[in-house]
Amino acid sequence: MKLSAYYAPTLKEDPAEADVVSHKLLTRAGMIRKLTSGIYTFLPLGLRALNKAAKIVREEMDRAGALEILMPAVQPADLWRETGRWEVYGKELLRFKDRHDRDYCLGPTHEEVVTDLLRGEIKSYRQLPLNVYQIQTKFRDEIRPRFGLMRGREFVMKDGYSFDKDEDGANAAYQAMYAAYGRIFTRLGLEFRAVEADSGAIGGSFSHEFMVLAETGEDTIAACPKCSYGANLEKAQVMCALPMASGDAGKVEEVATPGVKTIAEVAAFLNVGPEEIFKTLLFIADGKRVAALVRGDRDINEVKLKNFLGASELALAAPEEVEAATGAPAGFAGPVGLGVDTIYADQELCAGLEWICGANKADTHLRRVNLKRDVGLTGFADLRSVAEGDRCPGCGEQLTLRRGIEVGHVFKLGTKYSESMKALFLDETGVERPMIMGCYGIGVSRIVAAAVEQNHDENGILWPPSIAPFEAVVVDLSGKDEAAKAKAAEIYEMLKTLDVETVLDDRDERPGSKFKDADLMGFPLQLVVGGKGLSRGVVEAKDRRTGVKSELPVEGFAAAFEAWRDTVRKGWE
RNA sequence: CGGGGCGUAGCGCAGCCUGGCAGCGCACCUGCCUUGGGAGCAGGGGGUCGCUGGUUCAAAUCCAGUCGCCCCGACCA
Repeated sequence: MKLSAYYAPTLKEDPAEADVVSHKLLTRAGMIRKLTSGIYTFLPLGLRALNKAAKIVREEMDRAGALEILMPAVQPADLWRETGRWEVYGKELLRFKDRHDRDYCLGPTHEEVVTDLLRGEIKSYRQLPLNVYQIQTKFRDEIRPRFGLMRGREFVMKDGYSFDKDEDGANAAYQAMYAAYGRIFTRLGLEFRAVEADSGAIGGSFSHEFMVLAETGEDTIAACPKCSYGANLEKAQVMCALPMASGDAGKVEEVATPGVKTIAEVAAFLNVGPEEIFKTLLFIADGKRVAALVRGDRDINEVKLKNFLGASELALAAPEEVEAATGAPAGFAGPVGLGVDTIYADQELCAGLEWICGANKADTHLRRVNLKRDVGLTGFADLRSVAEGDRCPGCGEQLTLRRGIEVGHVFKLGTKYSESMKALFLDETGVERPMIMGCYGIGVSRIVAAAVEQNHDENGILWPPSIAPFEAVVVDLSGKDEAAKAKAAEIYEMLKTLDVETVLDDRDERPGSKFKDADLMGFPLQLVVGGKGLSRGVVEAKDRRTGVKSELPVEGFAAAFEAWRDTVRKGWE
């Protein structure tokens, strides 16, 4: 492809609206343009990167035995009413009516459609298992789209669904997809981690997220540097082997703490560490008040609490609610004499003999509170989030916290949809059963953004060769030197015959602009053809990732190029 | 949903407070010159100042409404 006849409008300045580096660079490099909030057009270069990512996803899905289909983006409301999600899904589901006043939505996911597709056809265990997927544009009306392609409203997603006759089959399908995902992200050249994820109401450990590691990730994950353990912070288990405190605690005593509300303030005021205090958090779980106690230096994990309680709705109580329950303004809640039936303490509180906490009385805290003696505890549980330095549940090593971009999610669904939508088959014994489902998503357009987040420098993008829009750029610096121009064209043609996807920068631009654009667009291999090199019989080559420059002889160029390319590719592995 | 900010040429911005010719840089067009890390000179084209209404002799500027975009927050005692 010749850049002189291409469309890749680059920008010298960062777009004002962009906040994260992938958004800035993809826009500046002429790869995407925003149409409206959270909705983007892919320009030729951006589309090439997107298509390359999709191709790898497709190849590995096919290899794993999944069958590609393409379902409609527009879905009728009736299907969603069958599973109850029309009412439950909320405002993320973009709804509209057709001319006959019938309800429709733009598909944010396709469980209903795919289940409907198969329920009429699959009637026998002999027709199972089945695994279908599609790569398609999805729409989710996010509360607040942000970060460019990372959290858009319209995005390209690979969504796959497996159907099995029994648990063993469903588990095998899950494992097959897990393995395929590993291959996909490895081939994409991304540094990633598969982590255990919260599986919500369905339970079990059958949910993994695939996270691309990047500082700007929206999720926090706990990863073990030694073994393969990794988990989303929402889910990561806290290892606690602390013994129950024994001995006699001193007498409970009130302390006046006027206007001292936060843990930091209490710690400073009483001159103690935050780990000697616990906080009392009031929640409303399915309409009932629940109190949770965690150490002052810890963070409550609402997902853990919700799962532990088996609640379907959980929210922190509003300040008025706190006042009603404790009889004191927010900031002074405590479990002693608290008018709440259910009080759980984080497991590590068992090790403390005497605690400081709120007194349920304005401007007052309590000292020397003993949980066993003074509090009507319902029990202990793992309620806090993992923190830096906690031990790995797998091997005992200290965990590190890292940021990740969720690019894939594998999930065992069970029979939630097959039951409500009557996707039933007859098993070997003639018994009618619902199919066991799994669903598997990959954010294809998000992969493009994640790749840039993970691979860039101050000059632009560093595309992994696997998804670079073109692998090589030939920068033609010939100017008016016709012989040099011919040489640049010749090199370009030669690369094409070597099956290297190449772009020739033959634009009538000054050298500086061409170098800047080549760096910005991030092609892994840069070849500079100009009078300076040609006079010495060489083409200059730059590895975009490392910046290392080499010289390739014009005589015997093909062999020298291939050797150089292989070393650059190796550097990416 | 709550709070904040911003809408002026393709992009980035100034002008608005204190009403009076619509500007700057980049990009674009023409010419000269230049050609190895976003050159220089000269000339030029391009904007219903988001939209609607109001105040005024006069509105980008003041007022009201409305639409759009961006950021933060949505309760950690």
